[in-house]
Amino acid sequence: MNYIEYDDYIEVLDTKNFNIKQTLECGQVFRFKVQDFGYTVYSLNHKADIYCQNNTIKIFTKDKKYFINYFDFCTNYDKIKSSLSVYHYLKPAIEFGSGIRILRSNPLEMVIEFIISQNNNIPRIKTIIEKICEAYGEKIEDFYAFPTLEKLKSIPLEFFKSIKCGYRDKYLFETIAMLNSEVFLDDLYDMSTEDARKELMKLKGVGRKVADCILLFGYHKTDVFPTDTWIVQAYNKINKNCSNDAIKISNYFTKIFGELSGYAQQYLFYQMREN
DNA sequence: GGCCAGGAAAAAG
DNA sequence: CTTTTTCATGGC
Repeated sequence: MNYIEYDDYIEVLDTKNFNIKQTLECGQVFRFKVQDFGYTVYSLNHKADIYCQNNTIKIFTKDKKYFINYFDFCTNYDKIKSSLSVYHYLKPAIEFGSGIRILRSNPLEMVIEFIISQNNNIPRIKTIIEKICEAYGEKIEDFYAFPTLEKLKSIPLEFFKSIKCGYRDKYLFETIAMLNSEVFLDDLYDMSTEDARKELMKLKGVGRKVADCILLFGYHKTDVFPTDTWIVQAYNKINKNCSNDAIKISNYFTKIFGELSGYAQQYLFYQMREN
């Protein structure tokens, strides 16, 4: 076991494969806060405070079961990292982001948040998401939950305009209307990655890149390689024949890494962002 | 298939 | 202070 469960917290034992900063700041989630004790992370209607002090990591939460799943404790990261280390250009990225974990987020939350994230900067993405939660999420103790689909369906287009989503306001409004009428997110768990991607791309504002983020972070389908501007840069550093075609680059990497593509992408992305 | 508008704000110059 | 970039997509 790589963790111990206590009454009101979880202690992480396998600390070399768990770094909360790397995990939260490698671009897979937006609802978290830096604290003096560590980080607070919010997922759906759950909250966890992660305390990091002298080599001990403690996760304080009322929803231990939820976060044991969320932090992907059932995955063997030693095995993944040693498998990926055979690729020489990945080795420094794996060492740099050795505590990254791929979180198991909620698909609906990922759909909304990654539509907002497109061609956008992280501080603004976080502000927009916070405003949606504050206005339409259930108030729980000292925070607001991510709104349920029913609540999201009550949001007028004007609200998305007023919180300055920019051109993404229509995407959000139209996508929410399509959910549980044209596209059923619950059906995607049992689909092949390819079929699930096709379903997601029916949604307004969801193209290949956003779909792949939802597949990886919402459905833990790790045979995808979300390719954004940073990954395009990484590709052009690794390869001499430069390309700007994100879909071709994504397909190139998934062919190499297969089921470990998502992990490889996170290591590369984090290294590119931080250096 | 390639090009570019649409929005706002962070980041860079 | 002004310009460029920002975890892209849809429509022409």
